[in-house]
Amino acid sequence: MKSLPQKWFEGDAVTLAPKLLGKVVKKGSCSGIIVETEAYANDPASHAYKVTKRSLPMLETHGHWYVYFTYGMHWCANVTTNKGTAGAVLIRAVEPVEGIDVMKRRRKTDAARNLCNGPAKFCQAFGVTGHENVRPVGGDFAIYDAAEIAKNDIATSGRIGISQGVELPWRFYIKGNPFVSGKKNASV
DNA sequence: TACTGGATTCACT
DNA sequence: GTGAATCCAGTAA
Repeated sequence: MKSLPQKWFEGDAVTLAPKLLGKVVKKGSCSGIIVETEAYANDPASHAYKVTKRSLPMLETHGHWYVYFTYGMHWCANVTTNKGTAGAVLIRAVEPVEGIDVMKRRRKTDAARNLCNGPAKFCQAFGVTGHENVRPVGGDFAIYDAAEIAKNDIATSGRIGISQGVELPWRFYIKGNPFVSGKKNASV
């Protein structure tokens, strides 16, 4: 099973944000389907708007993880895009598929819908910290095409596309404006 | 060196 | 709905 290649992330963040929906993010024993993304490019609210030492990976790489610490207690994970132009796609929420017990332990909750329905919650549930910053997407922390993972792992266990009782909005964001892209509990 | 604000979350009312 | 928690990066002096 191969993760999405670096080349896959060559496009701009706005284009890649909706394409990441439905992809499977996997780290260690945990995996989940990406259900919310947010594209950050030339947006004043974005670290990409004004490149600093911290946000330099967004300019210099694509297909790398950009993990930053915010509000004194939370980590947020982005995938860098479009090398040469600062941009990234924030993983806002995923639908847990594998390793749910581990996620529950990390999140200190049994409420399945609260495991990964926020960017910082996703990081906590998957054990993502600054250690993953500027790491290439792949290896132990990778993104897979859902169809490909279905052929190998998930489909055999019958878990792909099953919400595990988690109801999450199926949507993506561009520069902070939500766009409904799917039909699962679509609400803005 | 000191200060300010933040791509959030959660408990409490 | 509101406010506290919390600490790092960026910026100004």
